[in-house]
Amino acid sequence: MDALAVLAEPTRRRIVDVLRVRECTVSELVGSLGMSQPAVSKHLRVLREAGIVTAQVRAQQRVYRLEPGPFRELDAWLAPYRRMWTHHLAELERHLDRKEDG
Amino acid sequence: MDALAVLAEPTRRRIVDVLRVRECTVSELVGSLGMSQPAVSKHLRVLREAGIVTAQVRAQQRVYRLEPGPFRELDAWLAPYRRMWTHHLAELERHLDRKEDG
DNA sequence: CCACTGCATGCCTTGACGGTTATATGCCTG
DNA sequence: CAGGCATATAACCGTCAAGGCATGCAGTGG
Repeated sequence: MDALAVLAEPTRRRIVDVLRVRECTVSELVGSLGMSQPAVSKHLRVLREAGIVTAQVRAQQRVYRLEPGPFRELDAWLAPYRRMWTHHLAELERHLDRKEDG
Repeated sequence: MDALAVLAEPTRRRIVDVLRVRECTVSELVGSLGMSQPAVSKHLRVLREAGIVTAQVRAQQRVYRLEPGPFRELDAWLAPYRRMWTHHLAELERHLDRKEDG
């Protein structure tokens, strides 16, 4: 599963949104999300296997934090599409031309 | 369904990858993808309803092209995470510090 | 060593989604 | 107006993933 598919899941996006602010333990995330602990753990596993988060063991707790790699990949994937709006004026002109045709 | 979820689908990403180069008719996409026409049409419907593509009627054909809006939104969503690697050196230092602790 | 805590895993159900075949719709041609 | 082409929609099936509960397991404190 690539980063994009993993992050398509709303709950997982909520998780990374929380982790963006600060690293968290599983219990803290369970509190933030209002979901069962197993459900959260399963999402964390998916995020881990995608390399989006890493866990650090601290006593019986696991402290989860974000990893930049997958986000960079996502950014790289998005890059070629960025032309669409950086060349926006030219696109707009073409769009209007097209409308006059049709 | 938001843009991220829509673009998580591999086939749909292939479609937008093709459309990024040039606009296409449905038949052309069917040729490129090697899939049944109904399958392609369904993906195009999903992409349309997400505002990722628009169709222009031309005789019996529909010419599909990309729209920049959803990609901009995606870029905006990604923006706050970009801090992670723009401040990459500071992050790296903190990471190493942490490892020394654990 | 025992009970508890924090988290992971297994099993199950359910709902959503992708693909296929068959069919409908709209347009264009003869 | 009949027939064919390009596309959309319908009906159906198989798969898969998300969520719940119950349970397993490692580390901790008494």
